[in-house]
Amino acid sequence: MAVDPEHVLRAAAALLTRKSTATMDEVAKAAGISRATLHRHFAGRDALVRALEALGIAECEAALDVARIDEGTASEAVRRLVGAMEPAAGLLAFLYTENQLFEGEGQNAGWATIDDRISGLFRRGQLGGEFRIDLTPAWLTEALYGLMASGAWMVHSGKGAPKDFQHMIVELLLGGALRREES
Amino acid sequence: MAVDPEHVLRAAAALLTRKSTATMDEVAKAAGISRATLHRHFAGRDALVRALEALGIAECEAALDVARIDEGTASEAVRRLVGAMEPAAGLLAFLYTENQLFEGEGQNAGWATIDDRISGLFRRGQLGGEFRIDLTPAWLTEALYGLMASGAWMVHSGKGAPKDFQHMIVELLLGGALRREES
DNA sequence: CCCGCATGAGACATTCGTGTCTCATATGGG
DNA sequence: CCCATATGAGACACGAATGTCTCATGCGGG
Repeated sequence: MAVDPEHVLRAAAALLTRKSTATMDEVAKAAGISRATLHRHFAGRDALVRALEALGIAECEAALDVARIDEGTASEAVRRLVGAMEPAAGLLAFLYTENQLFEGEGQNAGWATIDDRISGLFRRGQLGGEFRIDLTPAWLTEALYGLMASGAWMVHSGKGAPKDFQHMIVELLLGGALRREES
Repeated sequence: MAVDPEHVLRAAAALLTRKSTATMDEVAKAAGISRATLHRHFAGRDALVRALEALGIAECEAALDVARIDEGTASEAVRRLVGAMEPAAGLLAFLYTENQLFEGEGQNAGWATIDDRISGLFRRGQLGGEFRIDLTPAWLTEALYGLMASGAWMVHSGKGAPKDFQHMIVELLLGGALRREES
């Protein structure tokens, strides 16, 4: 009887990841509940998206924790981070595009914290002489988001294998396309 | 008196780039014409988006031509290509996210041609020993799109300067974040 | 100069998604 | 066993955007 809001959120995330314009009715069906019940738990579509945003933020924070981004080389930390964020990549891609509509209105403050942590990781790599300094941490962070969205879309569209997700993103982000003398 | 459809498309592109959910009425106002006239030139929102897609494809093709991607090293060609595509980056970002809704329905065939040309450029770089071969041309192409979208969004949100657009994208795409011995 | 034609303004119906409501039902605890 | 409570189904009104229509206007060409 008791509907598990967590389960509803997961179903909504899975659906909206594939079809970002899904209606409340479709979300309800995907979660296996009626539209009325969905509306009882989430006041409206806004509330649902906000909840999904909170979920995405929580998963990002968890990924940042589990990846232990302060340990080891920055490169290894980035690799662990991408691997830890992979399960949430689809949701992140949805929220990433969804946020662009808010035109700077009420941006959830949680993102700033995450941006800071990731930027901090890149900055640590720069200070340690590991990363180049002509690309700002802010841009590297943004590029990480963009590449994860591209990777998620590629896997979702079947153009890429899930097992290559982490490798593709990390290798491109860190090493770039150019061939290097020593690998 | 005569409304220039090209001008209308440009205005629509400029608006939808910033606000992808703009209504037909807003588009009409942005183009300086009435909604009725807008509707006379473009049967509906779908037709408008299709026309914008055609415009984006045409601009991509033009950029590919002007960048002369078959000349010089692949790296230089990529740099020229990104520079040539920069003016269209906003429109491309809009179409990039818009296309994900079509879920493989009627995907304009023009994109395949463009994908092939860009993929071919990356493949040329690989065959010439210039680019690494463990990242597929398809992924490099997708990553280029993603990075251009991220770059466009960064410039649009004021977090980055337009003058850094080309440098940020090309340097990250080709060289990656890792610091290299010789610069 | 005058007529044709594209445009602007607005009314109108339609569709779609949303939000709210009611009522029947079943489930689970006391 | 009985009642409280949550759920499902569906009706309903509302708003927004769309697509179509009519009519007046004004510019431009013949």
